Amino acid sequence: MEESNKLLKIRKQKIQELKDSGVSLYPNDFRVTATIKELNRIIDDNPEVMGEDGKNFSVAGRMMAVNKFGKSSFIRFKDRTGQIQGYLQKKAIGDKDYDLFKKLDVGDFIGITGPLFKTRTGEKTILAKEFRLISKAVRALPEKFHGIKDPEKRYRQRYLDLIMNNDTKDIFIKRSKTVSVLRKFFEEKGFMEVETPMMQPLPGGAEATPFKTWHNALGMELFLRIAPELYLKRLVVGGFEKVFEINRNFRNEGVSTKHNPEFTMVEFYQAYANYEDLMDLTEEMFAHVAKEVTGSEKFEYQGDVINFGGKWKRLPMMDSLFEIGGVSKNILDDTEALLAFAEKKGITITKKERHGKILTKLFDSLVEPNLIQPTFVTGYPVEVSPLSRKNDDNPELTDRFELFIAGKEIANGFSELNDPSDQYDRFFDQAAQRKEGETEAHIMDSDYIEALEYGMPPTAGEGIGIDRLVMLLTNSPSIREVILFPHMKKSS
RNA sequence: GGGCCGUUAACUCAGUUGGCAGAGUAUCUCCCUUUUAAGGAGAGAGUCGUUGGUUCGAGCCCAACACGGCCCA
Repeated sequence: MEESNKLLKIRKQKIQELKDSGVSLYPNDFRVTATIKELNRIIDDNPEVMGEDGKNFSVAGRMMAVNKFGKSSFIRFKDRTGQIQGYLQKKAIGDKDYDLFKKLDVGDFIGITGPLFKTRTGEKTILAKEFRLISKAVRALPEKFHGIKDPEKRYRQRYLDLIMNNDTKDIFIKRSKTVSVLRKFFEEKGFMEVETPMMQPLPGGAEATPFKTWHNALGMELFLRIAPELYLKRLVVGGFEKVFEINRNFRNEGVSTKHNPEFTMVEFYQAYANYEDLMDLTEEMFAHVAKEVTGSEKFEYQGDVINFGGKWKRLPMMDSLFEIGGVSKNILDDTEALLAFAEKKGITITKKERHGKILTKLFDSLVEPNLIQPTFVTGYPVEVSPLSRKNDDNPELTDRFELFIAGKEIANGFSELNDPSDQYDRFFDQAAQRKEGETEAHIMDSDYIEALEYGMPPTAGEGIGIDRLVMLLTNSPSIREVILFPHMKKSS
């Protein structure tokens, strides 16, 4: 508590005076009969109930502004559904309650019972016949006009951001809606929602550094999952042919405008489908979500109009490198020439990277930022795709795609590798990469191999980054804007 | 990890060449029964992120550190 804060001292003294006069500061017996949104709608649609002798409503909310005029006052207050004005008259609510009101502050929760009317300027208003204090605020809210802007304060004290900034509130309403729409979409397509371990003895399904933790009773090290993938595919082995999971993944890496250590993905698997089926499904899904959340398949993102409608471009990764990345076609197979090209472009490629890795890094730097409209990039090198099925015509490549929108990777999907011996070889190769210093390479998961040995139907799977999708749908430049409580260092 | 920028009242922000710490909002007292960032009169409010250094004198110059933002890796 900042006891040195003078405003806080004054406020606490006032609160003590209220207590001493017998006012209940935190009663819990006020019952609302309508939300503010409902009141506003009633005034629009049923003006016949308005007027001093009209129907009474009980409504509650947080006071956001007060205009006092001696013996009467206007207040603006809001609940989760909206904002409305209240009109308080000394003669209507009585001396005692009016005196109480005069001692209250912006930020307090109040309850009003009374009829509805419009002021002479047309403002929708509830006339107080009864007035109650419902919950007292000790601290003053930020200033009403400028609100709260300091990003550090907004993230650390998100509740203030949500109270003061309607735009922030809208982002999280849209986020909730996005998850809800996605869930319904999958359910309607016959997918079943499942929950798989967030704490795993072997972290797999992605290339990332995990968080470690410890289970006391079992006496074992566990890892916060970096992906649910290998568990979801065990479920496909088990006969759940269409599954999805919406949940958090954890990756022990730096934060940026695109990265938060914990982030939400929807991952889903469909038996008897391939990666091309999933691209079709993704187009349908995104158009649907955008329509439900923003009202249109087209929306603005940071100066670009993004269009989720129609069929999206499908661009083989190799083609993208020379079409967009400016890599000449004839050096794509030449590791040395690629390295020289990378150096010329100022792209640092550490150690002796393998060919597929070099291609991927060139792609990340030269192509990815330029993919603004939804684009499926297909055919990733087998070296960087250890869980994907090899392409039947070109075993150097996999039947995999990544989806890019507004220069960001949004989704990753592929035909699943269901040949246990090939999967064993891939893990074996990953282990070799690990020895070469690739700390994020996969770990041999023999338990998963065993599951595959019981047989998995041909399957396609995909993961979609929900945070990044919400960034697009809410025109947010940073992932922190779409995460309620983004991770921050301890404040000093 | 590197570069740049920021941190001043509860909030949003000014602060001149290094010379008494400022404004608006909020708060407190008073007036006011249809306001809309209401209005009018008055008052109070600060560890200038932290720690050092330079200087007669530092919000300002220098260094280190902390936290945050943007960009890069």
